[in-house]
Amino acid sequence: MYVWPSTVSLRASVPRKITSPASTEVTKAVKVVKYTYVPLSDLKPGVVVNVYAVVTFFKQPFRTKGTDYCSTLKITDQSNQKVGCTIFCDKLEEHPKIFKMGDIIRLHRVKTQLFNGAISLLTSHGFSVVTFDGMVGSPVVPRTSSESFKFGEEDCQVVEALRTWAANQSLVPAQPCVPLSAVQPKTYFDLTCQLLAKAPVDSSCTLLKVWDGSKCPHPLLDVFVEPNTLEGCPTLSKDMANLTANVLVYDNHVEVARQFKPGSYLRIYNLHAVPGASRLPSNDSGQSDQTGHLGFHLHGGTSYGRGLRVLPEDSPDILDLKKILETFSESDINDSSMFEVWSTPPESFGVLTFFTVMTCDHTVEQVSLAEVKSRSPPQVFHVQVQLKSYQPQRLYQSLKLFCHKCKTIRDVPDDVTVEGLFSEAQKDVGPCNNGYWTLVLPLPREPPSESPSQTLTLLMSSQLMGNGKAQELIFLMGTCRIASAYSNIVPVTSPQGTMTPLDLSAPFLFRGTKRYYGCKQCSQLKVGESLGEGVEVWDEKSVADALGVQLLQYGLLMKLELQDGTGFLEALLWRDAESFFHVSAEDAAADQEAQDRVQETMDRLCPPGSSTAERPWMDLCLSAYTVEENGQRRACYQICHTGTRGTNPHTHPHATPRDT
DNA sequence: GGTTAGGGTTCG
Repeated sequence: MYVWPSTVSLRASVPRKITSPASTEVTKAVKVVKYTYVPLSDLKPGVVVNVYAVVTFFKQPFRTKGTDYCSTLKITDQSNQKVGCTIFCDKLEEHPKIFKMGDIIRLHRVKTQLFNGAISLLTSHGFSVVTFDGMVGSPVVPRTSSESFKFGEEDCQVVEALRTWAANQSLVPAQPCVPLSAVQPKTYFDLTCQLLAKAPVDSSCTLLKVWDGSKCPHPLLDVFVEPNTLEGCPTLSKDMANLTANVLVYDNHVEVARQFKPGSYLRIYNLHAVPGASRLPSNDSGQSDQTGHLGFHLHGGTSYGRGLRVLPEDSPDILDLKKILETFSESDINDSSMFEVWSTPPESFGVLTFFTVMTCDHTVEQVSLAEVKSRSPPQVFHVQVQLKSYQPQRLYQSLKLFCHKCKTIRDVPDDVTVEGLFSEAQKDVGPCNNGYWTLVLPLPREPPSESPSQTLTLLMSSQLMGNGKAQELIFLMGTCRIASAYSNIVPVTSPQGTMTPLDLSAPFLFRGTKRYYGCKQCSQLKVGESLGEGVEVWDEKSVADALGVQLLQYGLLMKLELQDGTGFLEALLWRDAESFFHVSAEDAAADQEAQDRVQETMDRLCPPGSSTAERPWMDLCLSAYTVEENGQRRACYQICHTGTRGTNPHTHPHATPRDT
């Protein structure tokens, strides 16, 4: 509930509710007004309304030919209606403080208008605006210059509802924010950075020297200006370390840039990465050759939201940036021994260290994800990306069993399922008679108090006993916990008095802490026949051979959603997953330490609750191929020839294997 | 009090 003193404004602010003349009679007392917000799909032309919405496009305020600055927006809400919105206001500080697409906006007293057959919104008298960060879970802090704005619990709820809704809509097509370490030449991107220094170049161009703490893999263009024209102090060492980006700001943006003070934090929208800009002002012939070096242009005009603004120091993205910048001290940067490290591209350092290394030897050019998607498979790509998300979140679900013969993949059954299979098999346990097998004994149960009806039977191969190898392979009927004295244990049952391996849903073999599975489709069981002649070593392969089991191989399967500022791409990690994590899938199935290593890797790539800026960048080799599903062909991507690096062995204290 | 602009890459 809000206090509003004017009945005239009240009518405007509550257009659909106030109809009774009685409500306008209370003019002496202060009015209690609840703002009504109209869904964008319900807008009719020619009325003044209040709306709440998500910003899907915006231009920073720019000077018009009239007296005002203009902000151009596109907004939407749960009604899914997209509405254009034009804000005229002569004071810059009264324009909406929009930092990125997805921000939430509250507009009071905007006028609906029919333009080109669609409803648009225009500022009207008494207009006011408040904006909010759009990220789900971030604090609901209103951004406004107004001191008299009204904001309460209900507003919080509306903001949170819009955030939640927007999060599932993919309203923002691609993440336009890219650090210098991931800039692709010839692309347009948004840069969040700190201003180191600036210098006027001419009446329509200003130079901004900025950095974001990340090292660009491409050499950066240096723009020389007379030292006395330079405001602020860029350190030469940052230039030498390829940390300083030179941004040339043109035309209408010069006026905006004039207000900036060195040290402040900026976001530059639709910045153009231009390689080999050789004809630059004041780049005299004494300069070293900078052909191919990357310069940055903020072209004139406002297309694609081109513009720039100062971001407040307490905004989440700036807090992230500050953390990164704080990892550099001048002494580090001036330390000449560090230069050698830095001059070895594409290595980086600090928070933005590249997390992976490619082991392939093909020399394909690095491309953006947008480009990957535009080309048709089969093809190999090199990309520089961050991890957006991954599946499965429960890493044990990424363990799979793979049959080399029929190429099928199945899940590893969990302990409960395996237990169920054994209980079921136990029902068929009975005396069995077979010339090949020697009934050694019904084993005593541990603990002995367990039901006597559950018998446990140990069988050994007569043939192996003859060879003195009886202990190497035993057959076990019933369930138990058994000492590791036996290296290969095959669980069996005896439905019609014939010893038979269990259904192949269950492990057909236990070896130490490891379990092995067979393919139901491809195995042709032959227990009862003689065991393989001439087998020297009894391991999972020879046991499988002897029993006619098609051995399944363990593998790790994950789906990684990658991002690089030009788009998103889902890629599988399967064929080379083991070398990516530096673990064997078979170990991961049995060994806690190996499982932890996979988990730690994922936690470092995608720290829980982390923002994009905190996630490390990866160099990946991607293989693109085509799969056919239900008659539909689609491109599929797999990460190959890539391994994580920099894993500190000290972070992996020896762990005890999982109890089996 | 009315006007401005009404998204969709510069050309340095």
